[in-house]
Amino acid sequence: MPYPAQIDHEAILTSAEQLLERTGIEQLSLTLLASELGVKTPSLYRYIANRDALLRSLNERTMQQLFSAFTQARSAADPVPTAQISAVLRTQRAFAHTRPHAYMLAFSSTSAAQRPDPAHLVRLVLPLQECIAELVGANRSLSALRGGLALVHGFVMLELNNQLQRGGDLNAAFEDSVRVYLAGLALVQENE
Amino acid sequence: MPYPAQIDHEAILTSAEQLLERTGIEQLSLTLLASELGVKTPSLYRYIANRDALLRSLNERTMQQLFSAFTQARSAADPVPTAQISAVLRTQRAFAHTRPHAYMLAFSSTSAAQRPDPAHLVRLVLPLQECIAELVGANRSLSALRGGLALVHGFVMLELNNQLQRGGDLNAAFEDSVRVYLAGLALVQENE
DNA sequence: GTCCAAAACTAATTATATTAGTCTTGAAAA
DNA sequence: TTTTCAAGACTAATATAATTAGTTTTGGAC
Repeated sequence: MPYPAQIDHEAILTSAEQLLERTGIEQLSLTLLASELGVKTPSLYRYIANRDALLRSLNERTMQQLFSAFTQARSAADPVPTAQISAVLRTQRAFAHTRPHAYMLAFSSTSAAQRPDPAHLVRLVLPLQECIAELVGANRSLSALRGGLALVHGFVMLELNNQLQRGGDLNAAFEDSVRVYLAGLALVQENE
Repeated sequence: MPYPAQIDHEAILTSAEQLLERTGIEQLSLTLLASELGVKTPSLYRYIANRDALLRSLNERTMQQLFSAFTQARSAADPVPTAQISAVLRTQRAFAHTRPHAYMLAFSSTSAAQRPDPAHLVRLVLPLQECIAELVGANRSLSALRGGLALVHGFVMLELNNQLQRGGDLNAAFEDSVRVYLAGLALVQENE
């Protein structure tokens, strides 16, 4: 291979990942990214189809990182279902706090071209659904999973968009909300 | 006043509101908006400071419309707290389905310059918080409000971003989730 | 009929994504 | 050692958008 490459797809992704958190999605331009990598903008196009495709790759990588974090959290937590579930949900929020722009981009990309393959999402939440199934039964597990994900995702999105600004302990509010939801799940289970 | 104006701030907002739902936020350019209004792009700057300010106005208008919808829903619903709460949360989701782009823009604007004044948000949810306070007491009401809003907002955002694609009845899942959360609220209340 | 300020316009600037076409390098062949 | 050539980077050019500066038009008031 004549002419050693100065960059590759991996280096682009790594750099973009860092830049994303530093500048936010609005400011993450290919020009800035290229200059960070020490090349000119058009050089990037040897490795990426376009900006949307780059962001999609970033999002898929975020999904994988989140999956790893979930796996790790579960193995560190008490094996009873409620503990496993809480651990995963707490980890989701922690991840969003650590990598806010990556989280927001992954879960609310405006254009379809940036959206990761749906399979990534399924893979991400399947273990969680299994824990939930132990709690509420398999046939209610998808609905219960969706509620739990919605609760955490919504909480996090409101936080990240500065829409929970009225004071109070947000950590406590989060823990409360999750506890309330899980308690409700157990309760409603009895009623059916 | 020499030279009758062809547009005004209100006409711009109305047109932008319609265009937003038709094209999405990415495609909503000042050029497109101006041509829709039958003027050239720079003419808009007599009425708006810049694109961000326009989007902020749009967002504040969305908040007001949502507030109206909430008020109307509450007056149509049974006056007991749980019915009032359910009605509001259901209305939030219905609004998001009717005006997806306006909803997403209002609650997850990327840049701070587009974000509506926080007071709008407080005004929007205060009546809901009062209903919740009747259920769980004033001192738990903020936390309980946040959980409820998070649940609905998260559910809606996942829906709008096509992240609930595994089938099943989403309306039922939503109703279930809200029911579970409200049941949990009542339960945890007893425990404290 | 003239005046003038409001309101629109044209032209120019900047930034970004993207495409087309050119140049450079260095490993491998001769 | 020299030549070759394709990978990989570069420069130049195009298109779209936001924004600013400066110019022109209009029509009510005098």
